[in-house]
Amino acid sequence: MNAETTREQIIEAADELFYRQGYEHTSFTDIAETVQISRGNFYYHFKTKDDILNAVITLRLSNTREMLDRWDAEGAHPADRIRSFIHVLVANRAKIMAYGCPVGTLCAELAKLDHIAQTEANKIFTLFRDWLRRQFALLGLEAEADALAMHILARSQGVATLANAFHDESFIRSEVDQMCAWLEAHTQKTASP
Amino acid sequence: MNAETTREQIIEAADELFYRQGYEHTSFTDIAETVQISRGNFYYHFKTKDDILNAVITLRLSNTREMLDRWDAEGAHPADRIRSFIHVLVANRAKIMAYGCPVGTLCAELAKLDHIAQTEANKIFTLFRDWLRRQFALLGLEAEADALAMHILARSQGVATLANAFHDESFIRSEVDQMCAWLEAHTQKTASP
DNA sequence: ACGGGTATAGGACGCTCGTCCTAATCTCTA
DNA sequence: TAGAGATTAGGACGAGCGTCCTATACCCGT
Repeated sequence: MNAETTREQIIEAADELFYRQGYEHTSFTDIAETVQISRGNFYYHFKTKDDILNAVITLRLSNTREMLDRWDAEGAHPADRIRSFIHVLVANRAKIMAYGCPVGTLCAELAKLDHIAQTEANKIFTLFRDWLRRQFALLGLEAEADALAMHILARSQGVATLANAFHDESFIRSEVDQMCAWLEAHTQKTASP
Repeated sequence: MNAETTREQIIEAADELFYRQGYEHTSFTDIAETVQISRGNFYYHFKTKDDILNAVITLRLSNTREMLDRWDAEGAHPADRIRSFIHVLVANRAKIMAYGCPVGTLCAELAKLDHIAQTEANKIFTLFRDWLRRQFALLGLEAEADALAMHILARSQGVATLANAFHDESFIRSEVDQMCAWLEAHTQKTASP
């Protein structure tokens, strides 16, 4: 009783496998086994492996947009929204410790492969960057908004990378607390929007 | 007139290629072409590809140790030594923008491959972590030394990841300045060792 | 009931990969 | 100078890869 189309199932399985094993290390056989379809059937839905990657990136882009929109709707105050972003590190800690950040690791891999989809994958980063910049601008920090966005994005990435390497949950929590404190220090000097 | 042994040449070529293209994406053919030897000759020097990886990690470990020792010898003040670490981001900015951090990207890839050499590769991180912890301890910050070490390590990783994605040199410089300012704020409250 | 587009299964194809074998060449000592 | 060990070249091997073809099954309006 699954309303999902086969195409959607393939994309979601590929999304998860690309995250856990990397793009190159994931084969058609891997995806086929997960979705429980024959390998030859792929060609009907996707002409090449790159097509699947593009579909996965498109899915991630739309999922990210959805999440950011939700945060916009939920958080009345921009600082609360930014806190939502920061706390993703805690919410997804298990997966992050096991596989790193899905955005950062994909972009890093595609950069090494010198893959055409690099630009498209980087758009996920840009999505976060622009959203964060907007929140900081709403806090009255227009001039430094982009730098602040990049700063917090970078710190999140760093935490994910080291959490992955050291499998250290308390490190994540400690850094998240520091980032929230840093945010506090930057917001308390400004008025509410 | 090259005194290097073939084995050393292979390791150094693999080191560079693993950094630029990733471990899995680099084939014996790639390395053989770089070193200008026949592909079949590999088996004499290394039984498996994993053996080359282990040799590369060993080389990176010893190179890192060497660099840290040099910084210990050069920088009279621990804060200066930590600044040496931070400024690696600027010194290696071209390669970092093109390929990311060699340590972070290798550990991330091996984590996805669930590779046996993961633990060994993570030791490079540990080398930096312990060294940084020692510097902070020398600054009289024993209690928080390890957390501070992890913090600065994480920020460096984040900067490398985003610099790689956005190819933004000014971002590197800006973040390096901020890290130095952060270091300043943490050191000026303590006495010289 | 049937015909036509949709979807699937199974396998062939050519290629590259890591691995491994063997013959040839080089090097240096006795 | 002869021979033994170290080193190299070249290619064979099976496995797995992405790709692609074709025959079959399914679904649904008529």
